[in-house]
Amino acid sequence: MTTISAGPDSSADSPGVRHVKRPTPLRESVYEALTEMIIDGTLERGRHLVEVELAGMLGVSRQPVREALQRLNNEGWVDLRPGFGAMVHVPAEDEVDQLLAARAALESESARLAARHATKEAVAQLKELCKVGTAFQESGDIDGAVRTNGELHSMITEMSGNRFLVDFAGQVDRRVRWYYTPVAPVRGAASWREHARLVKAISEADEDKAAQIMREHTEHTRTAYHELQSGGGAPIQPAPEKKPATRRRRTTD
Amino acid sequence: MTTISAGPDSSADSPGVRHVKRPTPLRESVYEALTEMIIDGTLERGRHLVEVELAGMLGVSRQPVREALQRLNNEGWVDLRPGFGAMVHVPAEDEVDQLLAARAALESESARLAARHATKEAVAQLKELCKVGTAFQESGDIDGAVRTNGELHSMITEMSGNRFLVDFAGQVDRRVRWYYTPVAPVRGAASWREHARLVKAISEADEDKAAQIMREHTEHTRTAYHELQSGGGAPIQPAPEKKPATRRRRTTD
DNA sequence: ACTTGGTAGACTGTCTACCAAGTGCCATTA
DNA sequence: TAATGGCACTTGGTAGACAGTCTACCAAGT
Repeated sequence: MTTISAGPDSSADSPGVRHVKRPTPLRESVYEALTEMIIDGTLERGRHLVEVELAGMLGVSRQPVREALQRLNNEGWVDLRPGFGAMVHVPAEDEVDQLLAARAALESESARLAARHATKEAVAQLKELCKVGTAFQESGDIDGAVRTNGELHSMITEMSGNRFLVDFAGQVDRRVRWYYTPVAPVRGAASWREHARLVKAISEADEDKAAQIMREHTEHTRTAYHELQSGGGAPIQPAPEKKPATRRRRTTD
Repeated sequence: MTTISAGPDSSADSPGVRHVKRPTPLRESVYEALTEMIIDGTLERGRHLVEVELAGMLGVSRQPVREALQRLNNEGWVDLRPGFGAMVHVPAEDEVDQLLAARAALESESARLAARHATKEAVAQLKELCKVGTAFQESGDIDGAVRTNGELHSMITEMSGNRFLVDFAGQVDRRVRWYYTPVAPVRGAASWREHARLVKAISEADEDKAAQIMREHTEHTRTAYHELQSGGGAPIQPAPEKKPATRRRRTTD
């Protein structure tokens, strides 16, 4: 996922054209691999990343690693210290909060625009996602609920039709997941009730209401985070856990 | 300006420490040089950028150029086609509109947070900027007015205290300037009256009002753009003009 | 006239090797 | 103990090489 570019798919291809699979540039694969490793904790926060080391680890030369690291630096996953190397970014105290605040703004606006551009089919899909998610929630399938939650949110931002909002929200979202995941507060059923109200507002093309609900919805996540912060112990990185045996739990928001 | 990183200055240095000037990495300079050339039209839209050519042009090797190009790609200034090279991005029809919409959301939220965190000194500075800008406007010094306008807006986003909003808004702003500059509609005096109202709302810590005014303010810019679009001829790139003799006119919004 | 096949040149993607300069660490020294 | 000097390591940047691929063009065949 690039940052702002229109992307190669955005060119108005006549329907039916399918570009054959083009082998991804190595730097891209390296970038993906590294974010993956950062998110799942293989590369712990603050860890010193050495180019040749990573290169060896991934079986490529320095070049693609360098390029991937630069991008990771630009997007805030690592901090590049000239002459020393890259360190996996260690989030500051207020960073999660700022991230959540930014997300609230972005997703709220997305919801507004989604309500404006909603089509019948899209709304139907949203409702379906809502139903599925609620079912997951009630059956206790947290992973499923989390996944569906992500799909719902990302579908709404896509519906905004604004690629910049989509892109920014995407970036913020990945970061939020990374910081936030260890805490893993599942807001649960309440979250899905809010989703339902949100979808209803969108289906009624009520822009203000949709924006309002989305804002409250994401703000709830923020306050939930703060409660956890002040209440529970280890705020940022609770378990160093080298190799998470089970897939890590994600957040529902 | 990086994308999201916390930045080296964000580490809580004790006041007074000043890191000695570190020679900027070449890739940074190259990045700056290229954006500059893209904005001022030296590198026309759609132009094929060849690495060795740029390298020769700037007196560096391929590597820094590559790194700069990839960043430019991530931020949407150029489109990278694998195996072929980089082309200066050609904005799509709706792109300016989406950009302005995104900016409206970002700056509106920034204004809200600015109102929340406003200090006496900051408000004083805002008022000063407002006064200066209005003076420029009345005296017909467009360049001055435009510059002050930029300073005012960027100061407000900074006041939000949210580095992500600052960063996103910064990116969007540069892109808007690039697309929008050729059109050069100066909304003029009305814009500065709105600024005054905005600053007043911020000084009164009236978050909703500040957000509201900022949103209307930026939306006015958008409608102004659309009027120009439908009214005037050449919508996007009116004059190829190789070497603009005079400094190009900027927009006031 | 249109398609097919082939050829040539250009450029990127990646690798390797190399050097200079900066950084952090550690042992030695005052 | 605290400053100093030196050493190993790492990045930043350069140069050159090579394969794969993209574009354009031309020629032959249908």
